[in-house]
Amino acid sequence: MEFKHQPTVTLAEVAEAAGVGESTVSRVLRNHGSFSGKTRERVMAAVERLGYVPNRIAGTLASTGSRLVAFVIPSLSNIVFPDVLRGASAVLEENRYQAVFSVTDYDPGKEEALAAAMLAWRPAAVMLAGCEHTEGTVKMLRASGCRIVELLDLDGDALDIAVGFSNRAAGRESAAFLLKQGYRRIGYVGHDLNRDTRAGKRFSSFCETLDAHDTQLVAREILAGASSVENGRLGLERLLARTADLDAVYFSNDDMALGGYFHCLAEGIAIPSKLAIFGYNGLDIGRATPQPLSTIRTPRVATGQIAAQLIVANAPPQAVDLGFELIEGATA
Amino acid sequence: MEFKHQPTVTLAEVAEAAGVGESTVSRVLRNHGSFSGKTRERVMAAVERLGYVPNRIAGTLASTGSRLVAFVIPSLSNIVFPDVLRGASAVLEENRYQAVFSVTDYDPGKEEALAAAMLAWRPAAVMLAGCEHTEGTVKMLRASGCRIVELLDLDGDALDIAVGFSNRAAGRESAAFLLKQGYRRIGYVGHDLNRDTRAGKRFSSFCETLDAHDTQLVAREILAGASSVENGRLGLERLLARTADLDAVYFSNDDMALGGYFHCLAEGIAIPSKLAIFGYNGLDIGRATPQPLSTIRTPRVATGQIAAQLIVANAPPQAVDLGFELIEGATA
DNA sequence: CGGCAAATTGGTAGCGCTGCCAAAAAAACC
DNA sequence: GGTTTTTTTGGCAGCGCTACCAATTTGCCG
Repeated sequence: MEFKHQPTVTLAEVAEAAGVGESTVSRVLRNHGSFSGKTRERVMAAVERLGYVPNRIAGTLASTGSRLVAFVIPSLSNIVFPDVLRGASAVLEENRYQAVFSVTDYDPGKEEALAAAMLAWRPAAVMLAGCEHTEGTVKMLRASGCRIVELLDLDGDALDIAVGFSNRAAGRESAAFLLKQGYRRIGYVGHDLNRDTRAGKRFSSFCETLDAHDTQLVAREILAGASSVENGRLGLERLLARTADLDAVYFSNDDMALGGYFHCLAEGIAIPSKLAIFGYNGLDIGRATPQPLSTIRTPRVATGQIAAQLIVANAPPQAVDLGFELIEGATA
Repeated sequence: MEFKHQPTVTLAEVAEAAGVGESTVSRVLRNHGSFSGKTRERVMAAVERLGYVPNRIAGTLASTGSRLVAFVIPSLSNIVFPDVLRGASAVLEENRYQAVFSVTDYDPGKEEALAAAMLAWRPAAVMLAGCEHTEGTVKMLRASGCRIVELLDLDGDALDIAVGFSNRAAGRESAAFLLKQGYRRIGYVGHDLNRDTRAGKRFSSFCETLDAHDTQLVAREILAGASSVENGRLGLERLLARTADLDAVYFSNDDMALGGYFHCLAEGIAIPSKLAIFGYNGLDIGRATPQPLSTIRTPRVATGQIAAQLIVANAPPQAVDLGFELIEGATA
């Protein structure tokens, strides 16, 4: 059951049909170089008549530099990454760039393999999440000569371009906020931090900030696997079973926090008087719950947009800090 | 600030370094055709030493048929599509295919333009949402000779391959369920149905089924813009302001339904005794709310997986019905 | 109307790889 | 040892397009 491509119309056939040279057709189609209005019309007519679709594979091979942008992202389940893609894709489409992607599942080894596979397409840029990569990945990317964009994490040395914000700062501000609100018996519910290094950074900064104010994290519950509402709910349940007298819980992100929030609703635990909840990401859904979730809103779509703009503009290496916004909400 | 590609290692250089012919290197690298173990080692050593990364652009151009799969999806905000991509991407990666995508924003005109742009990459397949497309899109896709996969909607004629389920059946079963539960004063809260034709189909089948049981939809509230939790909340609030004596509300999807659910929680409206809520999609979050959401679970990830498998296997044209599952939950 | 600059055009050599074919080497056979 | 097979190999013509350059046409001036 082999699939065969139908014979395709080529630029040469269009040239023939229009009675002009190949290079002329190429110029007209790319609107590059000079040609008369008359020629243009004849070419476009032939294109229309034959139903010609330019072959970008051939075009890319012949020219220097492609218009592909490769995304190597950890996950598609975590809305963070679709959000980034969304921002980037809008900008890229406007500029006739094409996005290609693959998903690492938070596995650095897989990231390396997928990045290698991506480089085979000779993209204009490779966009990766965070700034922790294997040595092999870094070496390969450096050697490729294509632009590298690291997204969503500014706590580290950028290879080329970095766009995002500081996760450490986010952890710090979260802790500072909870302390300011008077909470002292604070717990943590998180997901697999070895894989999600950005959540790990937030957590360690969070703890350091508590320390700096002579407060210790009272208890923590780390769940295996990815973040999810279900895991958040389960995590808080377990945490409270072990340590009942907490007054606030910091979650690894909003998904987890919403799970915790639902647990409290279900169990009749008063929020925030009996227990405060704080998340991370500022998902829209957290603004529509009966009590708006206290969290940190991150510029995910903007991260994608800016990253794409810098690539389109071929900007010099730089780190762009888009910051984040603490939302007081009503759960803390 | 023009960016220049660094000189890249080519297959010819590897051949030279390994002291073999170009075609031999090509055979070894693709593990295709015959070559001795000794040759293999020498080639691999040269590849390693020079840090050679094959150029898939050139490879694709030279060979027939590419390993690109193009996704033209309506949105990345609606988790449905990232879910489909997730399922597909896992299968494609295993088979050394590469996914490329673009986002139409539910705009058929944009779909046509983006599909055209995609075809320029000569993909092995184009995957689209639903089975409603402009005439131009259909004509172009047909002429391209590449495989076409229509996802998530089986209520229509498939161009080539279709994978998903019937949205009409989903609407029908939703109505039947609510009727069976004894609800008679039923309302609807939805988002822009002209753009999201699948939601439109569910809604019209829902109404038809009510009709068939001598029940009329009592009230409806359609919000402009995309579906969101916020809009669901707002929609239900408006609906109830106009029509207070409803006993159940059908939402265009789970995002909207969750918004409605939150509204009830906030307003102290007892669920389901005072008001029942029914959604669509079966999002994980709906299973973690204090009361599990009554909804229909759709096989989104599986849709992506199966679609990708069919393409990888070059399966003949067919429609694959993956069905869906009605989750009784506790809100209806 | 000649003469020169500017605007248009066409020819063609690659881009880096694969696929085909024939040549060479190795293995098998009588 | 001489063939006949079989396995390995290398050469090279494209894939469809762009970039460069040279040729041609057009426009403009005195």
